[in-house]
Formats: sequence, structure tokens, C-alpha cells
Amino acid sequence: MLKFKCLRLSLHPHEAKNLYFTSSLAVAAAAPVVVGSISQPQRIVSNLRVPETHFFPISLDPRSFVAALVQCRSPSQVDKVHALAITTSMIENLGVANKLVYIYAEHRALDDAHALFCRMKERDNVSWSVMVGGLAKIGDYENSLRIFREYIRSGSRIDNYTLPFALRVCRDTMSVQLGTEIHQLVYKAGLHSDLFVSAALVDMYARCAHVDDARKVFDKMSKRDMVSWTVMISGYTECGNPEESLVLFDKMMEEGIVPDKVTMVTVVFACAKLGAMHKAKMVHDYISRRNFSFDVILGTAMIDMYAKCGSVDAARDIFDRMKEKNVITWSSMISAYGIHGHGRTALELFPQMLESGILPNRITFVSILSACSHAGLVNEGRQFFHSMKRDYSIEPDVKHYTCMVDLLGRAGKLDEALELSNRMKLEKDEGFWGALLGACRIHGNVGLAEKAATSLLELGPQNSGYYVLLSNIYANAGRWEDVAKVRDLMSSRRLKKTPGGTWIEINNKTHQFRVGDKSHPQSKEIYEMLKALREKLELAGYVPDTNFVLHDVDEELKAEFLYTHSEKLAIAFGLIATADGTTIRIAKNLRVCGDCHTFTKLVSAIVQREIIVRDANRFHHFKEGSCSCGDYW
DNA sequence: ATAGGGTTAG
Repeated sequence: MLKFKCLRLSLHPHEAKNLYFTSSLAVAAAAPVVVGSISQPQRIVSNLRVPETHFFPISLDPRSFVAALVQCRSPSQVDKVHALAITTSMIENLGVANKLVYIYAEHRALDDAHALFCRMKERDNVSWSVMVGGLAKIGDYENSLRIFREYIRSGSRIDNYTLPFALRVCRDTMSVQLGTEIHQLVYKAGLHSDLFVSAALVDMYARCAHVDDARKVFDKMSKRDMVSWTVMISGYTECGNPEESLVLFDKMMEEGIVPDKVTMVTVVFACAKLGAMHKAKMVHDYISRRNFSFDVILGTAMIDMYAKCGSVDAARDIFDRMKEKNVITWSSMISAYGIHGHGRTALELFPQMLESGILPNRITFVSILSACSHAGLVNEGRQFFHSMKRDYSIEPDVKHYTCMVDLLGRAGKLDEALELSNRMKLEKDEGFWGALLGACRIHGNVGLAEKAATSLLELGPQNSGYYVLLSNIYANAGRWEDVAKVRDLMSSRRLKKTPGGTWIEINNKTHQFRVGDKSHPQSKEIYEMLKALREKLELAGYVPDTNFVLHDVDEELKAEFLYTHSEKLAIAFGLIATADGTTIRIAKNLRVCGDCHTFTKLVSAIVQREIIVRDANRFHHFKEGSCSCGDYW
């Protein structure tokens, strides 16, 4: 039988406090002591070693229990109060029982929470909500939904607390169908104008890739708060439409809704996805004006933003100014150097991270290995690959193997890449075969490439990029019949090649170019600029590399075709539209072609400009005739 | 008793 001693003091708060401290009115407690007064909320003191003297008889009320539970610091303390509630029959009180369930859930003691929940004779909306919510929060989706269904069947009046939890489960499990059913319930319960419920609906639809449905809900809302806007903004970025996120952000500001730090994180994230340096700076300015401190999440998001907008230095600046850094912060910075080709600097961060007491995780190693790969650091890459398991007990996964294949492949060690591939016990995914195929493309190994491509076409028959890769390989080998076969296969499956495009941001406006594009208002000047460049380049000994043209046409036509690649058009326009000596930044949706790479190197020397190109994988900084990628990409 | 936030290969 549990011994407990509690007291209730009918005193003025500071008298109670005084009495408590001076008279040692506490217990060497087997159970928590609930001390309270009429006007002061209760407080709990446990395990105080004071003489067992001067005890008053106790009288308990639910409030004391609830207050005591709030102050519990461990599940075992909760157990004690729970026992106390049983012996005093206080467990019959719905408020006390609900709080117990909630606190158990908070301490991740879901079994205890659930057991108690099942024993409860009566339940109100709070009971259902804390149980469904508690399970949702720790990711026990199945049970959360099971109890949610029970709740619906129980005929309780549906309120605005439990629904958002259920919707969150739908979001996290991509169950848009169930989410839609819950949406019906929302209407039936007349809760569609509740801000919590509708934000959860918007979030659910957006994360389940139904961003249009999310927008419909959002547009229909009679009033919207900051969170409504934030979930919608973040939803668009998640669905691959960061432009719309930024449009909405402007709208939100126009409507006078003041964003908070979380909103800014989603906006920063959109800028990162978009790679829009101009916007990025504006957002940074706004964050500074609002005096938002760079907490670890906002700071990390900004590192990533600047890195993906092309400025690894600005990223580093944020990094250096952050007080708190965690493993994600360090990984982001490592990855930032990696995608900019500064492999050595990326690797230097690793020991610094360890020194600051942060251990790497699997993503850190992906960033490290990829940095090695982009910089051609073969030995370093091998060492890290072995070290991750040996020194940090992190078993390499497919992504790590993929980085290694990529690294070895680029370095011409196709045999070693193949050996690693054969040794790997894990199932090979699209990314892995893609890296292998890339390696084959560089080294003209058509046989292995065919094998890799076949696997790719099996795994992702809808991905047009794989067909293009294979056809490139055949084209490079001059096997035009095979090129045609791949083309036929593509068209029979109704697939189109992802059109290559290059973007350039001038005065806050984005200009887009495609191959052979003549739609730009300054098209004439652009082509004249290209012609002038071409003359200068050819004097400098530049010969178009027609290996990168994949049509079976004669050499001269191939050269003409190369000259209208979207990168070249965008660079020519950049030269026209920006001041002498300024840096030109362009972004491309695919990887840079080899000829454009050579072209850009030479242009950077001839016009004395730094040209920064973001391609699908990484950044290239062209300056004085060379590229930061060291021609590895 | 309620919601929204950052790093990952090809």
C-alpha cells in the first residue's frame, strides 16, 4: 500500500511558501507531495528529505492532481500520482484521468496512456483528442487512426481538437483518400471555418501532392491567420512550385499579415529551391529588419538558401554567425562546399564538427562523399566510406554507395566502381543505376551502360531522362539505329524529353531560354552577341565539341545547333543586360553539356567576367578560363 | 487538448 502525505493550506500564497520552507512541512516522499493553497496554484515537491513532522490532514481536489501532473519530470513520477489518484478515487474525475493520459503520452509512455484510456468509464472530447493526438505525435499512425475511427463511431460531438490530429496522420502517411473523407466530416460538423481544422486540411492536401485541393480550401477560408498562409506557402514549395510560394508570401504581406520566424523558414526554403539570389537577399534583409535571431533552424535554412543561390561565401557568413549549430547545420555547410566544388574545404569542416562535440549522421556522410565526388578526391572518399561504419557505426546505404560509384566512375576507376557495385548487398535503386550509367557515359563503356540503362528503364519507365541518357550513349558511340530505337520506345510510351532550359535573373525579373529560342524581345542582339563571341572564341582556338549533339546530322549543322543551346543564349543575354565586370548567374534545369562548359570557360576569360552556373546537380564557377569543378561533373 | 520550420546521391 502506497503511503502518501499531502497537505492543503488555506493560507495566503507567500505565507504558504514561507511556512513550507521554514517549517519543513514536507515528506521524505514515497509519493509526491501536493502542496496547495486556496489562491495559489498547487506545486509538487518530490523526494524531499525532511523530517516527518508537522503534517496536516489532507484534503485533495482534482486541481491539485492536474497541477502535480504538469510538474512530473519522469514517467515514474506520473506513476506515483496515478497510484495516488487510484487510492483516492480521484481517477473517477474526468479531468484528472484525461490529464494522466496526456502526461503519459507526453512522456512517450503510450502503452500506459492507452491502458488508462481503455479503462476509462466515460470519455469526453478531451480524452479522445489527447489519445489520438498523443499517438499521432509519436508516429503510431495505425493506432491513432483506429482510435479516431472509434471516436467517430462513438457518436461524440466532433470538435476542432481531434480532427487536426487525424489530418496530420493522413498527411504523414499520404492518405489523401482518408483525408478527403475527414474533409467531409469537417463540413458535417460545421468546422470548416475553424482555423486549426482548415490549416490542417490545407497542409494535408498540399503534402499529399494535391496542392490544387489545398488551394481550394485555402481560397474558401473566410479568414486566414499566419499559420494558414504558412502552410499554403510551404505546400507549394513541397510540390515543386516555389515561385507560387513567393507570390503568396507577397500577397500575405500585402494583406497585412505579419509573418513570424516559421513563415520565414518556409520562404527561405522556397528561395533555396528556386535558386533566386535576388529574392534571397530581399528575404534576408527582411529577416534582419525584423531582428529575428538566427535560431538553429532558420540559420540552417539560410545556409542552404545562399548555397543553392550560388554564394557559398554568404552561406559561410551565416554559418559563422550562428551560436548554436547541430548536425544538420554542419551537414548543410559541408554540402554547400560540396556542390560548389570546394571539396577540401568541405572535408576540413568534418574534424571541426567533431571538435565542437557534434557527431555525423548518415546525411553528413552523403554530403561528405558527394563533396569528394564533385572534387575528384578519390582517396579521401574511400577513407570516409570505410570510416563511417568503422568509426561511427553508420552502415552505408544505397546513397553512400551511389556517391562512391559516382566518385570512382568520374575518376576513371570504372572497374573499382563495378567491383563495389557487385559487393553491395542492398537493392539497387534508380539513383544507383543512374550513377553507374553516368560513369559508363564518361568512359564510353557501352556494354555496361546498356545493362544499367535496362535496369533503369525497368525501375522508372516513366522517367524520360533515362531514355535520353541511353540514347546519348548510343549517339556517342555512333550507333544511330539504336538511338532511333530508344526514341521509338520513348514515343510509344508517350514520353517526351524534359526540355532543357536556362534562367537568368535580371533586375528582379527572370528570363528563360530554350534551345534555339528566338522569343526573347532582345533576341536579335543576343544572336549578334553570340556571333561576336563565336568569332573571338574561334580565334582563341575553340572547336565546338559535336559529340554532345545527339542528332544524326552533318558536322556543320551540329555546330550550329550547339551554338543555340539555352546556356549560351542566357550567357549572351547576361553580357548584354549587366554591367561590365559584374558576375553573371544562370540556372539550368539539366546538367551542363560538355560543349557549353568549354564555351563558358573561354567566355569567362575573354570578357573578364565571373560566370556562375547552377545545373541540376551542382554549381560551376567560371573564372579566367577555368571552372571550379575542375572539369569533373 | 489544437496547427506551420532546416541537411541527403544521380
